[in-house]
Amino acid sequence: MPKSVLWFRRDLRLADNEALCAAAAVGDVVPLFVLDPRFLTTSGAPRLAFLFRNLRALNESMGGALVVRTGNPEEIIAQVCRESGAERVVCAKDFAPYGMQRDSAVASKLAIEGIDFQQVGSSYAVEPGVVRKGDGTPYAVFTPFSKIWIQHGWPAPFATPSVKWHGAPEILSEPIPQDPPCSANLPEAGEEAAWNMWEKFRDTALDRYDETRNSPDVAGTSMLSPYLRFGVLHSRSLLAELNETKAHAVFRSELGWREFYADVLFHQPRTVRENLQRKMDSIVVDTDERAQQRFVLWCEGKTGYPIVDAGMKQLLATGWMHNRVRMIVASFLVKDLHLPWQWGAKYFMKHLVDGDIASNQHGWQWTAGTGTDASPYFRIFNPISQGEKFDPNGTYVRTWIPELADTPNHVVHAPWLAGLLNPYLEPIVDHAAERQESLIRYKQLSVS
DNA sequence: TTTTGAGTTGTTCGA
DNA sequence: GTCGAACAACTCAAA
Repeated sequence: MPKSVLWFRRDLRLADNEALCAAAAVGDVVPLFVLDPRFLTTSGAPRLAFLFRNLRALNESMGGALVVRTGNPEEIIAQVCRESGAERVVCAKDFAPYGMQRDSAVASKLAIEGIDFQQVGSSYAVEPGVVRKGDGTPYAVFTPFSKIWIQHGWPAPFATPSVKWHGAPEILSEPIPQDPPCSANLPEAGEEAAWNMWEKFRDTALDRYDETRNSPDVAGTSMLSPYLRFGVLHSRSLLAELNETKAHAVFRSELGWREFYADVLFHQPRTVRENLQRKMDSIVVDTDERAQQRFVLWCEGKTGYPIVDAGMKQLLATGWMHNRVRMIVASFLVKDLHLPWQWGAKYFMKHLVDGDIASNQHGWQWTAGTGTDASPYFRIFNPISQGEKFDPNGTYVRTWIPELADTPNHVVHAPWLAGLLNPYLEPIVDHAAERQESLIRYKQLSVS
């Protein structure tokens, strides 16, 4: 039987997996995951632990056949092909800057070795680069992108094929690493857990998603982002279950945002670090020692603004943060502390188990006003009123900040107003003053 | 071709 | 307390 190496990357599942179908259709499959030092060295413990747990679940679902190797992908893949006698490597397409660079190096290496390299499908319903305006250029605004994206449509989920695995123990595999020390309370790994999470969300919250998705004190969001990030679920599988109601349309639209940002980053890989809008390059940001000290306080959840600090504590404790709170803490870093958005983005990528380079960097750019379809410069979140609006009873902040247990509702988002009895931190900056400072810096930009 | 209106996520101020 | 205006500049699609 001809053999194919199936190189798993961000598609750690057997269901609805186009590349798996392609590999299984022509013969035996050698399932491979390469532990790339690039990922291992930049990720925090929760992120690594979640990856390893998903690898264990995937391995189990294929009867222990998963081959795991640490090292440079191009070397390892060529090696595994030689050892297994595979004449073909199949994987899904990756559209992020590092992934594309890595895959083109792998393609060159395999071409030299005379091995066929097929990239089939991707982690998106519609591949980046496909949705375009009438004149062939990509969209820079979400709403028109989203219309065409939905119009374009996507295939029905792919049925799980029957597969003859040809992997471990015949093919040498390293053990999947032990979890790094990690006290974070992570979502359960594996396809079954992911589907359970989807069903629970679908049956309890999806029909009210448009109303409750903004409330961090309510279980109103799907919390599927970690599974989408590692491809434990495919977005196509979820889209197939949605109807035409308002609530479902809003959820579909959120999946659309993920695809929009992947498309934007694909067309402009430099925006992984740089401002999409170059005119924003000259905005004044603080990077001095005081700025660095403030950054540390932000990371540790010690800004004195409860909704900001609660979010940062939730991130460290669970590897996840509610979307509304992500916007609030990001706005605080950029507009109250005047730090480069890249600092916050990097910290998020290290700690978020759902950290997706396209969604993360462009979410940050949106808040910073440097990105596609960016937030207007004057849209500056007030951490007190955001707290009062979206966490009116203080349930969310009390969950993550025990010192606020006895602080009454009416001051729970501004506890310094409770006077000397308040056990919580004083704010590290004055929001009203820093808001003015941000507006001034933006004005300088348009003058110069 | 040109014009026009709308565009994820907000806040403050003054009437 | 409520409400509308103001806070830019640019992209896109429809008229």
